[in-house]
Amino acid sequence: MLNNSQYIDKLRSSGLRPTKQRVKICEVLFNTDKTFHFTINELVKKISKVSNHKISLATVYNTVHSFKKKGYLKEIPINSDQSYFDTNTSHHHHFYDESQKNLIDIDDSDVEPVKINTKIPGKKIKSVEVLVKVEDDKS
Amino acid sequence: MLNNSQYIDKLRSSGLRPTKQRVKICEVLFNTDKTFHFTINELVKKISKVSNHKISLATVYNTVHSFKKKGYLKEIPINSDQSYFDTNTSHHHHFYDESQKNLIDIDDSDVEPVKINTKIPGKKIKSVEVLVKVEDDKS
DNA sequence: TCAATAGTTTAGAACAATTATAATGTAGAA
DNA sequence: TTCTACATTATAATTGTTCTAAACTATTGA
Ligand SMILES: [Mn+2]
Ligand SMILES: [Mn+2]
Ligand SMILES: [Zn+2]
Ligand SMILES: [Zn+2]
Repeated sequence: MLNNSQYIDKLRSSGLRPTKQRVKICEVLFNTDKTFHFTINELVKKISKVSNHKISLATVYNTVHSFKKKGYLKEIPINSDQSYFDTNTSHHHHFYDESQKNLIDIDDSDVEPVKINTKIPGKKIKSVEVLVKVEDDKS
Repeated sequence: MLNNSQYIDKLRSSGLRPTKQRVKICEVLFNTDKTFHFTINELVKKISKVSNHKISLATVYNTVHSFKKKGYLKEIPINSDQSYFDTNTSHHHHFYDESQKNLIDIDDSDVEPVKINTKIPGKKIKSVEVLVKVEDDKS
């Protein structure tokens, strides 16, 4: 819910040049109250719906990766032939409906904190992600 | 820890023809006390170490997929350019060391049961998987 | 003001995992 | 033994992603 000059500030302050491509992608990703999940292909389609000036596929990949590195996006681990990203960077988990290939947020308050009672020497925990696979309840 | 005739019985009883390729792959996957994780490429290498008669890549893919469908293998959801499979089909979770690209079992007794206090209408839960990403503890 | 420069975008090629194809082979039944 | 459905195979096709190198541009500071 920011305007373009605020995206420019945000990009600049994180050390990314505010090019028109990046600002446009910010608009598509962040100019809404609702967060959402997307694949690169879906993002490309969204961009072309909103703008008539197309952004090359390589730039979309580059931008998504740099936004992920800056922490503005998360990547969701699932068994899929393509990568899923999430504009919701807060701690939360997911339902995955394999038949519809549909990802749904599980609010963090709806999951009891996951307790891991073991560790790996010399390693520290970076993230804990729960994936709940669901299927049609044909009963 | 079965011998070949037992793999033949197992395959036959699950409706899969016990071809020599499938029996060989059973040997490589299941003829050990320890379970393990693997990618298709790693499996192909294991096979060629154990046998001098090579199995085509397409057959390895076909067999792994049919074993997964029969429940003899699980696929682990991870952000990776290749699929990871698990000969441990019991309920358990994983550490993933992204720097080493290394998957490690977390024994089910080392994770408090994950409680999900929400559901999706018309869908039932098929699996709940926890992925704990770790990194070097440079401190 | 404007050239220098470092970073960015781009089209297209390259790459790698996976899946499809279609011809050949074979396990199991009759 | 013969038949048939299923399985294997080499190879091609597909597809998501990354690489490349040339053109472009935001920013700096002379
Ligand atoms: Mn893939
Ligand atoms: Mn991929
Ligand atoms: Zn989410
Ligand atoms: Zn495992």
